[in-house]
Amino acid sequence: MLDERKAIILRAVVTEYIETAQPVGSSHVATSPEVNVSSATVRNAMASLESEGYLHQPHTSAGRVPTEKGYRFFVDQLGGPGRLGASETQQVRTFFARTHGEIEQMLADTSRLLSNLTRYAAVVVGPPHEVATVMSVQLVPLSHRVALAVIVLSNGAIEKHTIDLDLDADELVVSAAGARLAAAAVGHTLSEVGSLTPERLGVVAGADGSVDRVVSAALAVLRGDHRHEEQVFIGGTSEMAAAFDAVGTVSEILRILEQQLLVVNLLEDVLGRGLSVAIGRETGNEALADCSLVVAPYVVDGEAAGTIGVLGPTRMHYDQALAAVAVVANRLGRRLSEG
Amino acid sequence: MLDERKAIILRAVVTEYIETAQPVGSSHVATSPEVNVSSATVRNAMASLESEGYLHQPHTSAGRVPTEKGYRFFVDQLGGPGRLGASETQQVRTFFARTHGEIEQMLADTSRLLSNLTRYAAVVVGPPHEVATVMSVQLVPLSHRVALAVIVLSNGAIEKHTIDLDLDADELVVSAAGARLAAAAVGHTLSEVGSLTPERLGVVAGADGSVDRVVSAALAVLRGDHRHEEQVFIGGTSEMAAAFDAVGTVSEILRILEQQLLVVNLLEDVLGRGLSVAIGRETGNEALADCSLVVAPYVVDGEAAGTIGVLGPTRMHYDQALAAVAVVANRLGRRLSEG
DNA sequence: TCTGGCAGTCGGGGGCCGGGAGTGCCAGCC
DNA sequence: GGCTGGCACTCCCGGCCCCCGACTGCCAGA
Repeated sequence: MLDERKAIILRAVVTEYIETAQPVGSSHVATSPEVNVSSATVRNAMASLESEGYLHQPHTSAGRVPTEKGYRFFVDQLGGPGRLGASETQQVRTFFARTHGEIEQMLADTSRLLSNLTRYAAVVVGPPHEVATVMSVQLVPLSHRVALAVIVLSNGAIEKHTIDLDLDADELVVSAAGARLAAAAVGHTLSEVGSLTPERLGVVAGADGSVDRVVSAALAVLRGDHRHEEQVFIGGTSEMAAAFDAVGTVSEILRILEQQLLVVNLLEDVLGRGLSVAIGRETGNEALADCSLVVAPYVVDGEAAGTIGVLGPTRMHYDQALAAVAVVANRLGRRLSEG
Repeated sequence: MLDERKAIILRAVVTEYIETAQPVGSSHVATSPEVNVSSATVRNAMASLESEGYLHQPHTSAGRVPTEKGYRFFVDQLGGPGRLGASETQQVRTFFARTHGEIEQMLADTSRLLSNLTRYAAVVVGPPHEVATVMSVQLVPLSHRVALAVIVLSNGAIEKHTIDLDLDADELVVSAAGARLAAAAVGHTLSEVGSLTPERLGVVAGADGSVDRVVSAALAVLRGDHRHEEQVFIGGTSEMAAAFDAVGTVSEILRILEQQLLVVNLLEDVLGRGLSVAIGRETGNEALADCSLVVAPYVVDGEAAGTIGVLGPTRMHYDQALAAVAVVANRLGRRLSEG
């Protein structure tokens, strides 16, 4: 553990570096109001901080730059209360007062909001569909051989799946099959629906009644191992890009963000490790070595429903990002709980 | 018009510059197999090309760089046949052989395909919903005061709208209202549905039958002036980023791409001017001054349905981009026409 | 009309240097 | 004992210069 003076000095270095992106020298730290010692003393402390791994010196005659360990200590021990500014608070308030309508639109807009608040990239992972209850199931014939299964979920989301019919089923057959499915599915969660067997719907094995066959085909699709991917909404990549100075870094980060499944796993992995901030390599992704990720789950109807996060450079404004993520997660959860 | 030699020299400069991103000198051009004159002659021609505005010289002792006019001439007059390589052709073939299922997924995957083929950013604009015919309309009650209108369209797309009920309507009322809507809407295009009046559905003005009121509320939402935004799928931003060397440029371009409506208008504007390539400022957007846009419409069931495009640096491989866009537009249209 | 040659221009890279920012250490002082 | 001022040292950075080389424009001759 660091004594108080070192902690204060570390904080001064980190905040200054976050602000300026320039290595911070001892004399600069000494002028800071919280530091009441001479620059020589600061130098000693900084040398010690460096040997303990909190700071790093790019070259002999340069100031110090925080290491991941330094940021980590800063975030864990030195983090301010993290309040949003008045205008940001207002922005959040009006956003959630105005927003309404489709859940996807709301989540997409939320990612915009979050990136506007933080000036970094924002990620919003939608609630998983598996746990939502089915409000309605409908089979709509699109052509001779193709029907669309449309499932409306309690949170306003929709799942749809095309079903290749292995026969020219007429409309009556399809709607009869739809009714059978609806009767079995409505009121259950989507994952329960996924584990329904044809037998449970009264389909006799080997039966070739056309309705039975359509039901079986539909169930096969619904049961399909296509893990229902959570929807991901990413905003503010341009802000993120502006925070770096090497185009190669930006390109690599974009490559990560393009892989939505990867992003979901990234957030959930960080959250799963009990972190709300992942710094540099802590993200578990080498391409994000220069990035930090601030995440928070949001809670709908008392249950963790999804995750939001902010991706920026390691020298991000952690306090603001943490505050923004916390506030938005909270409001989003409440907003979605209202139904 | 340029005489043949100048055209050949211009072509050599453009292709070389596209390849190397370095200003091209006369001696280098003279070694090109199509050019059978000395470098001195090339110099004369290049000086002439510069005074005519096709080339530009960054500074006195540098080689030449194509101007927008130079690229334009190159694309219009000097464009090669533009064939895809064997492996790319194969990639397209297998992609369209394998892909199936939801239209959104297919379009998103198409943007990935196109960015993989070209190594630039790819934009896919989905078919407009207005012209698709309605296959099914359903009102699903989500809570006491909210119902979801789910409209299935002939192309497999779905529109959904939340409807705030101004009363606690019970299920029977909502489903009755849904049936009334379905009867009036199915078989018509979405834009026709948008112009339905309550009277056409047998709602008496001032009526306060609860079914009537739900029908009116639903119609109001459907008629809402929310111009049905085309869906946009953007892929390969990381490839695009890697093609530039200033992070500021990348950030600005990303800012453009984040505004989906802007992107749709951009593509349609270019197409509307009868172009398939917009070079630099021809895109009509100052932030894209260093970019070129290659676009093509795709045709579903004999009608222009949507647009795909590729966004890269002005020094892009136009022939490959044109070929890729053409092939993918063609295949995508055919694929969507199959239903 | 093309070509080889030649003089001219100018950017970029390398070497050099001085300034300055920053450090580590030490001796002295409270 | 710990903090401080001072000092010597290090080394990056920016400016400067200069040369090299790439490229050009032009001209005279084939």
